Parts: sequence; C-alpha cells; structure tokens
Amino acid sequence: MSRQQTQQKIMDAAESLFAETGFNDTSLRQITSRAEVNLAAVNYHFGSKKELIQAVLQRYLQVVMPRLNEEFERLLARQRANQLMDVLAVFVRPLLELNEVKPQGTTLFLQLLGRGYTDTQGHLRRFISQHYGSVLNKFVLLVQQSCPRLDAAEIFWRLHFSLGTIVFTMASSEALFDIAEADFDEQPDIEGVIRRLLPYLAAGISAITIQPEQLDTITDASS
Amino acid sequence: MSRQQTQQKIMDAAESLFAETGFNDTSLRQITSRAEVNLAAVNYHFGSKKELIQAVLQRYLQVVMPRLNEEFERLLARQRANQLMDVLAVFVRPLLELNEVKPQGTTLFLQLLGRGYTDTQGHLRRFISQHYGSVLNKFVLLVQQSCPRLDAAEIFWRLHFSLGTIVFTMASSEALFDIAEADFDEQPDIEGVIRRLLPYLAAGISAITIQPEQLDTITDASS
DNA sequence: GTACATTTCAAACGTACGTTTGAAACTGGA
DNA sequence: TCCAGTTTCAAACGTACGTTTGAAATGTAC
Repeated sequence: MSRQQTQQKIMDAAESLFAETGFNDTSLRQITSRAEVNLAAVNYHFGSKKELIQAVLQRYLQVVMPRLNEEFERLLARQRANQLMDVLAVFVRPLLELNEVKPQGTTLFLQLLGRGYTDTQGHLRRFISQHYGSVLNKFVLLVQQSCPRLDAAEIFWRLHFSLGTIVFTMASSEALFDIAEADFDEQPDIEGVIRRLLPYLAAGISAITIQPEQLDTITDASS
Repeated sequence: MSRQQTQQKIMDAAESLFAETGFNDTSLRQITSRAEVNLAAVNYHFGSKKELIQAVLQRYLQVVMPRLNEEFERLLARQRANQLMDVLAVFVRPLLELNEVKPQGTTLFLQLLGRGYTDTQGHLRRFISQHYGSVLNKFVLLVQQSCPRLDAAEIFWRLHFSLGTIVFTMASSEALFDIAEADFDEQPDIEGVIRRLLPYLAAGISAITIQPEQLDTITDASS
C-alpha cells in the first residue's frame, strides 16, 4: 500500500471518529482499527496523535482559508462599508464547497472545528491563529466596518458569542438533527442549518447595545 | 472529620477542577489531592465519578431551578404575552444569587453547565432534562408566546443557538476574560458578560426570518 | 536477482485511569 | 471502657491509553 493511501485511510477514519466522539475520547486503537491499518501506523506516518489531529484539520483549512481570504480581500477593496449580512454570507459558498473535497465535507469540517474549541486542545487554537490569523483579522475588520456603532470590545465579545453558536451547534449537530427530524418532520442538512444561522448571527452581532441602567430596569420590572 | 465536611471538600475541589479542565480530563487523583482526602473517598461517598459530577451540578441546580420555576410561572400567569427581553432577563437574578451560595458560584455553575454540554457527558443532559424538563418547557413556552411570528422549529433552533453561545462563552470564559483584559483594559466579571449577552441573544432569537431566495440573492450579490 | 530503503506488524513498554479491598483509625452511645 | 458503626487509608487490581521497538514484509532501483 502506498504512503498516501495509508495516510488517507487513517485521516478518513480519524476525522469521522473525532467528529463523533471528540479528540480526547477517540483512541488511536479505534482509528487504526476502523482504517484497517496497524496501530503503529499513526506514529509512523504522523509522529503523534496531536499531529494527526492537526493534519486532519489542515486538510480542510488549506482549502477553505484561501477561498475566504479572497472573499475578504474583495469586500475590503470596496469603496463603502459592506452590510454585515453580506460579510457573513461570504462564508456560505467556501464552506459548502468542502462537500466537493469529500462527501459530508462541510459537516465534518465544522464538527471538527467545534471539537477543536470545546475539547481541551489548546494547541489547535494556537495552530489556527498562527497559520490563519491574518485571514481572520480581515474578517474582524470587515465586521467592524459594517458595524461602526460598536466599539472593538463589543465586537470581540459578540464574535465570540457567535463562534460559540456555530461551534456548539456543529459539535452537537447529530443530536440536534435527530430531534429536529423527530419533532418537526424536518430533514435537516448542513445547508439548512447555515441558512437558519445567518439571520440569527447577523441580528445578534448588530444588536442595539444596552445600557446598564436599562438592564436594571428590565430586571426590576419583572420582579 | 464529619461525613458532610469530607463530601463538601471533595465537591469544592471537584467543581473548580471540572470547570477549568472539563470532566473527562480531570482525574479523581487530582480532585482528592486538592481536597486533601484519600483517593478512595470519592467512591466511598459518591459511588462513582459519574455520580460525583451529578452531585456537583445538583448543588447549584436545586437552588436555581426552583427560583426560575417561580419566575416562569409568574410570567405565564400574566394576561398578555411578555417581551422576549423580559423573559430572558428572568435568568439574571437567580443566576447571580448563586454567588451567595458560595463565592464565584455563578461563574462556576455556568462553566460546569458548559462542560456538561461540550464534554461527552450524555448522562448529564439526561439528568437535567429528567429532573428539570418541566421547568425548561415553561421557558420555551414563554419564548414562543413572546415571538408569535416564529414557528416551533425556528424557536427550537434559535434556542439551541443561544444555548451554544452561553455554554461556549462560559466554558472558555477564563481565556476570554484574559483576552478582554489584555486587549481592551476591561475587568470583566460574570455580571458584565451577562449584560453583554442579553441583547445579543434577544436580537438573535427574535431576528427576522430569512427566505431561501433572499439568502441566495445575498450570496450571489457578493460574488 | 541482489541490495537498499520504505512500510507493516505483533508485541511490549511505561503511565494513568476508575475502582475495589481489607485492615486501621476513628466516632458516639451504652 | 468497650463496642458496633462509620470513615480513612495504603495498596493493589484490571483496563486502556499513546508510544516504541525490532524483526518481517514489501517495494524500488540497478
């Protein structure tokens, strides 16, 4: 079997298991057994489990990140500020194109991204911000331009709120899909979820800032 | 040492470690060592690690859930539908009262809740919905009443989006606090984050629903 | 076909985990 | 004081993990 074949079999088996169970709760023995390769193959081909995790994510990141970078640059080159919804919508196409990389690619990638942030995998956060920090900074800049009302701190928090929404939804998407199917007769797919996500995120990010006094008023009024 | 003292020392040590590192990545040896009790004490007093996790959460749930239940009942008894913001604001006071149960109680509880949903701890989700499902159903009903425009499926998704925001923010709140402090000279506390969260969540949940055609328009327009 | 490098394989390594055990140390009431 | 009941303790158990090892198998170039 060629070097590439083995590596690919390992990464294919690993990514689905990682997406289902998380990184820490997936063992190399599960991975190599599903991939039908020897246990030692992971360490031989990737060095360590940590490096395998990075390789699995890198396979998608190296496709989607240059695409996002293009889109961000294009929006930044415009004369006037973009609508927030337009900035967010930029993600849709590159993400859905991951389905051409491999079947279920979009779902897998987003689930993996979710695991990367919820599992204790500090090295993954570092890996991403080291390799793609400049791309993500362009996105933040675009959001700032589209929401001039909001100061940097507010945008920082709201973007992390949004990251939480995405990451949590994708990490538990399997369970959510099951419930949606059982309770609402939906046949939800990843595109449907993204469609539901965008207006939610856009409204949240551009929400009117509340003053402390106002919040107290509301809290008091209901007591 | 009395039964209660030991159990409390274990739960105190466990909850902070769980909040920092997650359930699966915190070992009984770390817990008993920090609590200065024997390793076997956890199994003697709680039966198993799983039951310790539930006990740690239960300590907060049994305080906050009856309070929330009261508030929900009160809002449900009103003649006309409540504002969404009022419904959400109901959480603020009961959550902040957890700081009186013990120092940092609010933060700890929300972090633990976050871990419960992001770690692979299916038993916790089951535990909560078994014990407090009826309370949470009242909340869903209140949201539905305050957003008559939205159908049940849309509310289902948006409430889970919101859950993701809360859970993710709290699970990584330590890191977020550090960044906010370094980059924006904030001294963020849990109350400040809640203050930032409410308008974001309210705006997201009550966002205007987008039609598929409109989304395509936006996606196309930006290409 | 031989010599070399690459890849696979079964086995073992050391470590860490949750849990169990049985004896020792306590406790409070008769 | 004694004793039953409770709680602590050090030690061990069995299991699973990521990684390493060295020999066997496979592939490749001449």
